[in-house]
Amino acid sequence: MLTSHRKQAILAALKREGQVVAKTLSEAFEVSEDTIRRDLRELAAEGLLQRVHGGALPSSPAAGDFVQRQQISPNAKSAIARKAASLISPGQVVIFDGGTTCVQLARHLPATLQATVVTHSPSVAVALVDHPGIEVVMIGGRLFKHSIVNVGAAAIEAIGHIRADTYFMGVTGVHPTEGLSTGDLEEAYVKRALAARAAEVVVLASAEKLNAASPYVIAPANAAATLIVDGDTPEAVTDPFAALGMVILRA
Amino acid sequence: MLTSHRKQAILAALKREGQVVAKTLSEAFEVSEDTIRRDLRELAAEGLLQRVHGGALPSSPAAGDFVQRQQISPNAKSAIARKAASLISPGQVVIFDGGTTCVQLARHLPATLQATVVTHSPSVAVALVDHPGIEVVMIGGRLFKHSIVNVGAAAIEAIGHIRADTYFMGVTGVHPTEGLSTGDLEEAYVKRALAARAAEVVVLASAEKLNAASPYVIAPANAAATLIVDGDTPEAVTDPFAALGMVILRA
DNA sequence: CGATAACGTGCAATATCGTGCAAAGTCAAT
DNA sequence: ATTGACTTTGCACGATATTGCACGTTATCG
Repeated sequence: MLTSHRKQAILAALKREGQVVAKTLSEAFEVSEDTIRRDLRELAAEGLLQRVHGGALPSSPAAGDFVQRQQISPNAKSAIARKAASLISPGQVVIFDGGTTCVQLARHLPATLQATVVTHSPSVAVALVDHPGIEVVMIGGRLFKHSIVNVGAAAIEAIGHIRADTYFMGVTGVHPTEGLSTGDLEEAYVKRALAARAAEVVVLASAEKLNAASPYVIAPANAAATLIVDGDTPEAVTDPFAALGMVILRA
Repeated sequence: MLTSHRKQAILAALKREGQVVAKTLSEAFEVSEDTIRRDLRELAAEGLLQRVHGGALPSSPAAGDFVQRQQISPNAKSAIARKAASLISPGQVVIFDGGTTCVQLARHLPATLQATVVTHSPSVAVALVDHPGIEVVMIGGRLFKHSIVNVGAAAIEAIGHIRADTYFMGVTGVHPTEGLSTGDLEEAYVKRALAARAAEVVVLASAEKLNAASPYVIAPANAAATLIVDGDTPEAVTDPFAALGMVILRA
């Protein structure tokens, strides 16, 4: 087997399965683990994948602390993302926020779904490249690296030209009286602008966001019609939101 | 057996099986491996296949998807990217095109460089997330997934508000008389708009781009002041560009 | 903290590569 | 028919790439 062919196959497997294991690959290709390790090392040097102990992961759709945040309660986020994806009907125009949960959302879209996704997050845009049915519209602006989203006047201006069915919002805090909040002023402005241009706002809130409040307020909690939470969230936690007229969806 | 017959048969086998092995071919055609190697070398020079250690793979420089394209001559692209990175001075405002070479360029920027990067490629934006000194401005628009760049009227409009020092352009063809060209009409418009807003245009051209022409022309070759090519590019290939007044940099 | 798996590195065996060169074949002009 | 330029092919030889193994180190997990 050709070396470069093997490397291509590794990348294909990685793309298909989201991760590869060195030992498994060595058995599949009938070469020593040393060779696989060398391949992985070289592919990592070219930036085509991310090397980890025992195997490799796809080349960071994001980087640095963003990747670390992606590992916080991944199952819950993944479940919430799947639930959110099920709300999208063919032909709709939807807005995806930035943040780890929305990247998951992008990944969990059905492969065949025909729809338009508007986003100000390069990570989300890149995640949607493999979805042939999805038309992607990017909002430009100054890149706020911490969240990997575009912000600023250019973003606000571009958002004004959009009208969407649903906005899937990610936040750092959802609180019955303090409302929806986030950690950056610019981001708050952008989220507010996006919310204003969507017929319906859906908030994706993993457990640690509930009843938390961050410095910059986006809107009252019930500016969002729907709140998607993890499946095992106690009713006591969600009742105050239901009392505000919000629909609570459990993933 | 005629040489050209054999070459055609090699190409047919390559197309049929996705890869060819030098040793196998030499046995099949009952010629020495040297002869096969010569054939493969010549076919590779014509761009009809991609030579790899032990045999050859299909060339499809533009055909394959983004991930596959990233594997084409990674060392050369990496070298070209490093050379390009060295042209950027602190404090400058530079434009990065989309494409695999420019993603490499983003990765190879010195970690400490202070500068502003304007780009219409989400991939480039994401690649720059861990460069704390780099301010990133994204041009929004409709995502053209094949190249992972934003295009369309929104992109053109946003570009009009920018003025940059240098535009690092990636192309699919650089030809002395046919000019700079690319495979998509929308992309060509965007590249032209970007070129118009930069004081200097630098073209990054890995070997397979030189003397190639694609359907959509961006501008005459000497609209770019500088051409960065791989280090071992023969002078005979670059002379026509030098004759047009372009500065040739070897990586 | 210890066991185990995974890792990186150096090394040697092998395979493959590129180049120079000579032998054989081709072909047109003499 | 002969000559001479040219191409094709195989071989020799040194250079380079790939691979598996040995050995010491590091990461992971209970």
